[in-house]
Amino acid sequence: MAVDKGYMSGSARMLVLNLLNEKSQYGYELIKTLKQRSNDVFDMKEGTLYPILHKLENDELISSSNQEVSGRVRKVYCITDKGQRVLAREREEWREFSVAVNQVLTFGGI
Amino acid sequence: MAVDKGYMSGSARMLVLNLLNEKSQYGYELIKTLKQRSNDVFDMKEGTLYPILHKLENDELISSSNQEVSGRVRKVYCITDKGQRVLAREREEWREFSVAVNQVLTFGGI
DNA sequence: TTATTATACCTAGCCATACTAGGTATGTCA
DNA sequence: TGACATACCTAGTATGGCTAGGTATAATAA
Repeated sequence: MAVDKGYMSGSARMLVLNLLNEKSQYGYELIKTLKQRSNDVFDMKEGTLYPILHKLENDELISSSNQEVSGRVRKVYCITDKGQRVLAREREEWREFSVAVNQVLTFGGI
Repeated sequence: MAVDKGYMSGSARMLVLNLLNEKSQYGYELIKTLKQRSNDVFDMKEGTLYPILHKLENDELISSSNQEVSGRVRKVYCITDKGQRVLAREREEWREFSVAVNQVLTFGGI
């Protein structure tokens, strides 16, 4: 990760959910998509991703199925309706948070 | 805090440094300033702030002195030159991070 | 006067979260 | 065949904010 890992806290889940909302993907693929889409800012580690995926599935925000992709069986994840509702809330929270940070930072037109 | 506390991770330090860069303040005052400036989004706890202040002082990013404010002795914190340099870097990191998150979230003009 | 509340500072221990570092297995390519 | 990328997994670690408690002073209400 190009930025301090602390920033990831709280966002990792939302980012994963968001990517799965656009397109069902398997774990390893998510890491590459995230890296590419963020212009190499996010380099999520497997030790971060897989526990998140397992927790999301356990909470029924995503579901998984073994599918053959490019001649190989992969565990493909798909967002659920519940996951979409949670994602919408988390996106709103992110917006509120980032606006607040920028308000603090840009006081006085700095 | 109105938003999930996880988002604070990595930002709390920068926000404190940023406020002290504008104006020397004592701890309790920082909490109120932060709350006000963020329209009640940030409600930083004392158990969060004081350890941050002590760490920042230990790292020589801020310095403190006991001053009488409104007829009472308070521990007033002041940013150092080193603190200003670190703040500039952290602001840049925040910008990079938030841009990256928004890039991931708004793919396809969503 | 006394009780309550707000101010002001502090810290030990808790908990959530991302990471490190290791493991296993398969496919590709030199 | 050996090296590397792909693909998944997890135990343990480190970080960082919070909970919940403490102390002390000043202002305000009963």
